[in-house]
Amino acid sequence: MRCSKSCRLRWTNYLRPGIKRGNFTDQEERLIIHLQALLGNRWAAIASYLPERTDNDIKNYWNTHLKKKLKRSQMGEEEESPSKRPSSNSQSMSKGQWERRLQTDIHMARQALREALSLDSDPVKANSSHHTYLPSPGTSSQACQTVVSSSGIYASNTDNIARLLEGWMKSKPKSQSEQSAESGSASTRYSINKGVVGSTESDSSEGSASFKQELTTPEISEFGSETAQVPLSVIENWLFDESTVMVQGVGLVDMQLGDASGLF
DNA sequence: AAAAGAGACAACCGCATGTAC
DNA sequence: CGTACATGCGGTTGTCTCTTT
Repeated sequence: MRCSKSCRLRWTNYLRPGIKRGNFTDQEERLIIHLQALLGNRWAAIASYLPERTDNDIKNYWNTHLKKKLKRSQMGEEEESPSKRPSSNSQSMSKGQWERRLQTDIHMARQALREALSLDSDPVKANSSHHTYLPSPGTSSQACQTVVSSSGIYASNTDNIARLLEGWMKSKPKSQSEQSAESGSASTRYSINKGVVGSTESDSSEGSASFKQELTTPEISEFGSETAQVPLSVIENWLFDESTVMVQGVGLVDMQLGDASGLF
């Protein structure tokens, strides 16, 4: 009574070994919130950042838990101090200030996107049929291969990708002083064209071409000098920075629909 | 104890795209 | 080149469980 499609889905979302079930951790939760703000409802892309979670799982968790949670927290904020919300406020924060802040957020989002969507050459590419959006900490393709080979024959491509992130995820966000101390170090940087794992053939042919072009536009470079290399801590910080969550409702989401047209 | 309601999550559906023949 | 089938994805629905009345 089951079609192949139904069986595949059952395997992918439920039976496949290595799937983590049960409660989401705080870290996972925050990561989902940030990534949702950045990527929208692209659950498969979001899932590639969460080890052992399926896109279906994340989608369900978002719909049943996080949506309500965010709504509640936003309502609470409004009641507590409505003037703090930039969307409803033009007095406490000047337009210029707000625009600068928004621009910073957009810049951060763009950097993250460039990182995430760089789909250039990588040895693990052949192992992935998923669209994967992950920076590869440490930039070691050798390390990537090691992880992939140890992930087991049943592991999906998404799993492979997700596990590559594990180390990155687990490394706790560094303090400002640590970041500044490390920011100049080559070991904490990674090339956006080398540090990304996995893509389909079509991705690497079309996707990377368009993004390479995007990277060289003057529009991007106006935000800073680092167009080719980005400190990992920037994205890491952004993902775990509570303050970016506070503005996601009006900042990043709006940016995606409006100003972000240039990104795609 | 039973009915009603709410929440959680697995499963289904439709669409787009990729691939083999 | 066309067709059938497989795959990936996001939105939605169905069903089970738990809580409340």
